[in-house]
Amino acid sequence: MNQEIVKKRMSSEERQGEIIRVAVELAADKGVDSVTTQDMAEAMNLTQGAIFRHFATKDDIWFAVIVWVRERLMKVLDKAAADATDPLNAIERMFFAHITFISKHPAIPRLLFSELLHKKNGKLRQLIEGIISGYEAKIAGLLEAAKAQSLVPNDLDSHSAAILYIGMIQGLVMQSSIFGGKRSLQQQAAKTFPIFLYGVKTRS
Amino acid sequence: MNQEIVKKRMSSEERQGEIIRVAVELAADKGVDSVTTQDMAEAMNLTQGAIFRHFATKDDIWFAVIVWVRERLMKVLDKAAADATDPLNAIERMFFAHITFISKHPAIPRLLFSELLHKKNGKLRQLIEGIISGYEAKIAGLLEAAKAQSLVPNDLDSHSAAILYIGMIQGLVMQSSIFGGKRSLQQQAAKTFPIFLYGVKTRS
DNA sequence: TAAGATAGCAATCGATTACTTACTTGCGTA
DNA sequence: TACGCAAGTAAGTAATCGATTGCTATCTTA
Repeated sequence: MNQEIVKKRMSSEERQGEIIRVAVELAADKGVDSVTTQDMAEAMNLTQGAIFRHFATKDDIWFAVIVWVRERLMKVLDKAAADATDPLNAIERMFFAHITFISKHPAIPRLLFSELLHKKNGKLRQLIEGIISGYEAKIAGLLEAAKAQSLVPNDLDSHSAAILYIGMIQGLVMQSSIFGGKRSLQQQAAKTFPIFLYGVKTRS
Repeated sequence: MNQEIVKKRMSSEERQGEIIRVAVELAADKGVDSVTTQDMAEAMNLTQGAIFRHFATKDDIWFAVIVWVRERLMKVLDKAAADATDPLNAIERMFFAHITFISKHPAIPRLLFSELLHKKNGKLRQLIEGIISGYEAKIAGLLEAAKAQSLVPNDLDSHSAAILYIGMIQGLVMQSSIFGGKRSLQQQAAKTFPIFLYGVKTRS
């Protein structure tokens, strides 16, 4: 009952998509910077050299991966925010949408916060910077909107609160990556968010 | 006016200390996992092979580095907490002591949260786990003490708040590592901590 | 001061890495 | 169906990595 490996010739576009998918998968298991092109090739029953038919350099692969992550993440976050009743509720929905997204793709925080990518100057770093600062700005913007509705105090520093928000996600990810699994992440997130919210809200 | 490089034979103990020092330095510049034994050797005017007179493996170097960091950090934190007036004040003092410590040694968060160290199972991961969970427990313990003094509400989840605390530090470090410098870290920390505190405190 | 101990050097090893090249094979299309 | 292009293969390259080895030079100490 041998599992017949169907060797199929794929178009470069298809293959690029599969490389990205496999790269994300492997990064979740072994960490970003220890994923080799050999690993990727093996994971998709291909020779290592074949990968370079579809990407000029390995960095280009990671660049494409980050772009893929950005699109998926932004879509999820926008969708979550769309259903919100008020700015604070939007932040809450985005938070849990983000946590759920991370649960499904454990490699993502490792990608965005990985050392390798951060240090290299160039397109990769610039791309990641853009994602993070854009995210931060979005949260800060929602907090400003919340101010206008007196949901949060006027003297709240939106930028600092946004940093705390992102740090909260980082902390949760790290804690679950070290100690628990997926369930732990969701449960812990549900218990941690109220504390953040409490620190931001106007006291009634 | 050539700078005379004093080539001095050092005892293995002395040399170990210098290797640790140099490793921390280099990790701050290039990121932990791209520091090679060759880099270390060059930074201390030594041949690469000589390093292995003092450490059996490269992992042993990082292990020693983490131990060094733990001792220094714990000393700083304990000293900060000792002068505190109450548990919440202890947390505040520890926070700013930690931020100051990081300002002086930018490599430290990179070490504790680096991918390389996290993934490898074994002594390194165990050591780092111990540091983080110990830190978390210390914060949670202070929060429990604060509960007894009604400084924080009884229904506060200390563990979750401790995660938020550590995440806050991570977020600040990441943000300053991407955007600003040391001054930015200190200033931003001063603006962010009150939000955390506000989320934890009993409402008067 | 002689001798043992050991830090350091120069060279090199084997493994691994991203990337290249010459050749082969399969697929769309005219 | 035949042909041309592109995907895939197999082998190889240069560079880099951690680690080892045989030897030398220096320090300690009896």
